[in-house]
Amino acid sequence: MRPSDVFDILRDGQPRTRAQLAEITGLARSTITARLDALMRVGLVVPFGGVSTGGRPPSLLAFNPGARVVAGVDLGASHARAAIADLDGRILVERGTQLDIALGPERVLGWVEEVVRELLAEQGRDVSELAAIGIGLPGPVEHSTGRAINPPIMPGWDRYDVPGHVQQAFAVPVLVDNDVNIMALGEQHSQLRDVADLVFIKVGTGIGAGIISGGALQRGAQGTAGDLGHVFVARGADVTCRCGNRGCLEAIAAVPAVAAAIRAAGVDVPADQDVVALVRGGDRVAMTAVRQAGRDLGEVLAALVNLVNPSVIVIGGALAAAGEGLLAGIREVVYQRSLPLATEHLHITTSRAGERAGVLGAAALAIGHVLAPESIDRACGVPPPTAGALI
Amino acid sequence: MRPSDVFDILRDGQPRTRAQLAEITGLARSTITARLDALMRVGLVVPFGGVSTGGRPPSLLAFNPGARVVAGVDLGASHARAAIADLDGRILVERGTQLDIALGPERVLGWVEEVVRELLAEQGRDVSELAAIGIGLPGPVEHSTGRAINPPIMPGWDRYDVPGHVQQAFAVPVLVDNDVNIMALGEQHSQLRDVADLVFIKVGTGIGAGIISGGALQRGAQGTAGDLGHVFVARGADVTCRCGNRGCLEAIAAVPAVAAAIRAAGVDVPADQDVVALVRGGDRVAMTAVRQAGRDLGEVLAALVNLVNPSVIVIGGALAAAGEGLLAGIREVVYQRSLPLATEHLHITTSRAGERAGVLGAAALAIGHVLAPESIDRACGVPPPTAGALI
DNA sequence: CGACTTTTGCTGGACACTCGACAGAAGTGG
DNA sequence: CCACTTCTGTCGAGTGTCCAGCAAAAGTCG
Repeated sequence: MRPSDVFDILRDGQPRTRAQLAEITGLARSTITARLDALMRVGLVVPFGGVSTGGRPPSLLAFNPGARVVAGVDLGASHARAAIADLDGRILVERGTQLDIALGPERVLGWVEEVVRELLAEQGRDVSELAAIGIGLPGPVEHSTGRAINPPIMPGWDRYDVPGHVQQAFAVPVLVDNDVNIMALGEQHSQLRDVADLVFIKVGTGIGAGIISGGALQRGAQGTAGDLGHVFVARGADVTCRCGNRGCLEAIAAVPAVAAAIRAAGVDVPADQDVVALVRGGDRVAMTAVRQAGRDLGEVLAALVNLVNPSVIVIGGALAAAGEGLLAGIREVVYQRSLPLATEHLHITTSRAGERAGVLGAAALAIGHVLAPESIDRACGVPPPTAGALI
Repeated sequence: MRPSDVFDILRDGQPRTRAQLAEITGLARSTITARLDALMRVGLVVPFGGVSTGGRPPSLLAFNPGARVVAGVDLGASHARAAIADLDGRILVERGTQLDIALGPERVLGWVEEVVRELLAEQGRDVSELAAIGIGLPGPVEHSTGRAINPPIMPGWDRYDVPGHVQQAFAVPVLVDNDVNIMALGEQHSQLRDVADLVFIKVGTGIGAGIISGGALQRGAQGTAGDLGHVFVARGADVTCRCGNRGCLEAIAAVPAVAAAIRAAGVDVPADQDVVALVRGGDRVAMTAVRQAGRDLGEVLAALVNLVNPSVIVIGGALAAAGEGLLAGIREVVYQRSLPLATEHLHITTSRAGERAGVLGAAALAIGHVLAPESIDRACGVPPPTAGALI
């Protein structure tokens, strides 16, 4: 028995009658009923009312996103954010704080455990209702093992067994991925569910890309795919990057570089992150600098568009909040430099999810695991492998 | 019944006994026997001798790559190549010719049909033994429909139903893809079967890349992924490309550009493709020009390495045959420009398959379809969907 | 309030898959 | 040449899954 067949149909959220489901699957109504029973026992499907059309009203059945919850955790270089979401990816509660990733895995994951417990309690959810946890880390991650591999800005985390640690507190699946990958997932889940080729660009202290191609996250051989920040850009040929190389995009288009450019033009920028406020305030110099950063970014994105051929590029991170200037600069270059074939149906937009992209994506990663057909069948008590008759 | 479960184990070519298969799958020997019977009836599995260990000798069973054959077709701008391969991807016969793709689909596909028939006959294979056909086209291809979409150099092919045409001659599945994608597949299948992240670069009249990431070919939203040729390179900022833009990699590093550079240095190059012979002959000017092309290519590949993070880059196409100079130029730049994390385990090599990469990959594409679990089960007479009892 | 319509839950039967056992086949070793 | 070992093919039985049909339920409409 594969309840997942029926569940996959209902997953879009639309309620359906047993007759409709039988029609769609080609199975008999009695079979559908049996599978629905299993799904309803677990709570994943619930009745949904029903309107009579002259006879006994059909009972509509629908996916119940509230059956369980997942946790989405977004850990950045200096911030941490955690959320509890339902199985539809809707955030129920969240909490963020300033937290230095360099404090090391024990202390940071300790915060995670504490906050997840608190958020669950706030929602009146028992720990047993938690189905999975997704975590984004600011560095290359080996997704299969959940370990960060040679992360530049995460001292103490190298090859640390994140899932192992977290599972001591919560006995659920723990999925770990790079933070920008997570954000790409978040953007896809929150507004662009049917987009199979999406690239998310994060412009903050650094610059990175999360690449979803052919519907799947591209992680690369070492989990470092999407590292835009250190691609060479001619205009920066004389600028030395923190990585030691010259000409890195990050060294001329990330927030610190833009702030420096504004300062060089004589405008006072107290802290790097004040760039956003300046632009919003209409400061000409700041706006020009951001637009130039957009052009620089556009150089690299033009290459990316030719290489990956996405249908949507979403710009996120701190600098994306600085209005349309960045986007305009990017568009200016991309639409000129990339092949017409690739840009013909290309959309470039700013993030809608904003600061929530990370936790949204982490939750989406967790949900993807929880609602995978095998997980559904297992939850319904169906033995997963080529199951023969039991003894 | 799922004979594909058993088949997937035998697919590596290693012969196994029934007992071993039972051990691996956890199924009863009698069940294994039943599934093997189905596979042997179709010919996909054959007995393979066996050595006694003191009792009745076990009969070893093995995948039979000769059960059926596939055709691999590589259509270039001005050449065509077709091959018949067994189910292991080994080429049995092949044939190539000069053929202009601009002659249009009817005439070109007519050639394909004719040659495939001839090659089959030469191998003493009946048309009924042909299981599938893979075709590579020199332009963007919508893989799901097998149609070329807005191809720049294929007049008359736009949205032409290639599978439909071919299937009038051969009633088998026809898989179509971009020629460089096909070559990437070919290189992967001929020597690097366990490499999940591989990029194939073709340097000929144009420059293109086939990107295999996470084990799957990346085609992008419009099927134009991997279009390296028109990525901007600073050194070419003043050179106008045939696409109308300036600074395209193709305009300074493809074969015609290299030939032009050599001519500009005062060396006579009768035809563009003579560059290879010049380099092999040890001409200093030609070698320098090729090495410079390598560096230019390296600029773009450095970006690609950061973005896609492959574990292997294979250089193919005409210019790759010109010795180590191109490779040296590429390595020079890539290992300096890309992130250490991404280059740490990166291999950059020249194509081993050479001119055969195309037909090998086309065959691999076809084989991938033929040996997919669903196809196997169908061939064994197992109804594919959630099969209930028949009436 | 009763007839009609539409949907549901239940039950028995059919089917296919899988397992375990057994007898026979095909070798080895003394 | 015979005893022993090891593997194969076949058969009956058990199990789970699915289907079709029927009576009951829960509405609407006149």
